[in-house]
Amino acid sequence: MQSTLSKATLGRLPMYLQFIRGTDTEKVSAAQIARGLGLGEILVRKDLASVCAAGLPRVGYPVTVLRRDMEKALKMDGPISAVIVGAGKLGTALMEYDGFLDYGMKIAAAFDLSATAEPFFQGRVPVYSMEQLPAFCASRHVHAGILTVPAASAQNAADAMTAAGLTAILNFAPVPIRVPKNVTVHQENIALSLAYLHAMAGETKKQEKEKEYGSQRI
Amino acid sequence: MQSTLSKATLGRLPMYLQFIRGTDTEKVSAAQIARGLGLGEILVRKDLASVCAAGLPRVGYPVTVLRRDMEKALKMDGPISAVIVGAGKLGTALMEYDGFLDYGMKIAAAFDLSATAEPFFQGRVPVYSMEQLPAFCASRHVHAGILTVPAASAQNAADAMTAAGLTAILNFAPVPIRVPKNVTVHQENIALSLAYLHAMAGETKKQEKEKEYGSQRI
DNA sequence: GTATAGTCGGTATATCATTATCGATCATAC
DNA sequence: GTATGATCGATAATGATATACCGACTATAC
Repeated sequence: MQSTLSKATLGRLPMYLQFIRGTDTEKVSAAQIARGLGLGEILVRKDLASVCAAGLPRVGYPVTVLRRDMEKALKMDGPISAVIVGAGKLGTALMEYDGFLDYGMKIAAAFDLSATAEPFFQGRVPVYSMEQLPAFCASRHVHAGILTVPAASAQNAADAMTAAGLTAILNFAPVPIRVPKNVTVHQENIALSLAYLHAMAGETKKQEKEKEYGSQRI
Repeated sequence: MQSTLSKATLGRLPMYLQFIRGTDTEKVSAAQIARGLGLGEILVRKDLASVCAAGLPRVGYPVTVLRRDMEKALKMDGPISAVIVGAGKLGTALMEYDGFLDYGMKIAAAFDLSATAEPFFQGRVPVYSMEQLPAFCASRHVHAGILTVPAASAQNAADAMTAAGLTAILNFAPVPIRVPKNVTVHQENIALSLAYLHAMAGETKKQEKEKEYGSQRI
């Protein structure tokens, strides 16, 4: 258990969390997780040790403790609220996506230019006008947002989000956005991810270093 | 111009490509791209040099040549066809997503358990039954697929995809999937990406190493 | 009890990625 | 034509990450 988590480790924690959420045994070992995810056993052991000190030789980690510590490391002890900016096709699909709650994430609301002062509901998610974004984020202490607007308005929307106090943005618009230093952006260009994968698939034939399940990353 | 591209470089190429597609000048320099994307100038210069040898001092790279070489490095010289497996909310949203064509990607078809022998159309994309996946991929030489089925059926769908000859899978199901060694998987758990971002946003306050535009990754 | 096998945790090494530094090159200005 | 400044490309140094190794610990078997 250490205080400074490397970026790479942090990026793998979600995978581990996803895995141990799917285990029904009492204990789990680093080797099991490594096999299950196709990662190096030592790598997993080191990652686990950096977030949880409850590991016992010959036994492994108690699942409940490991999960709690991992959620703590990922700042998921409480439920995390996020907003969606852009109620187009993709934004609407995400509103109706039911996978968030399983991971302690909750879509608190959505915001769209076309919305009026009076919110309407898309599934269970209220859709407000963009003007209401700052007040909403401030009062509900929301710091994470998903950006699903067209490329042309991405920068404007991003500016509104950072102005509203969001510090984590998942950007589905197919353009990079400019944000202040203290904001973390994850660019999610699906088309280019596919292109990257396509290129990777061609390359890895040479490398042949991949494990049992191929390469995975978040 | 070198033959072996590092994984990290490969992951940044889409960002560069995205950027230079948005430039309307004749030439572009590594420094310009670096400033535009908030990356280190040296890093960008090295990445560009590894895919394109047409850079000239004081001038930079001719945009057309750079773009061509970059698309070649990403194996995007021709249009890439991909299929969507799972015609639920997310799958349907992606079918109607119009950002693919901009990047040389084309959704050739979708496949779903509920579909019948006679395909129906969702927007411009035909939806076939799962039985037709192998024949379709073989005849159209499709090697990339997007997986948008519920968690429970993710592994079955993935097996069908690998059996059909797909070697690049973008997995939106919230579970890791097992694939043969020669297949590359990109796990896209949106909920956990948000969690990662949320944790990162808390950490980066200490690090303070981020550049002008914060951190971005694909 | 004692041996054995599986697992953890820490240290050391190797690998990979990024940044810094330097000389070479080329257009522009004078 | 020469000086100047911007840029590239290569090499070297730093830093981050992943792997290998070793000792320590604990349950099970005998």
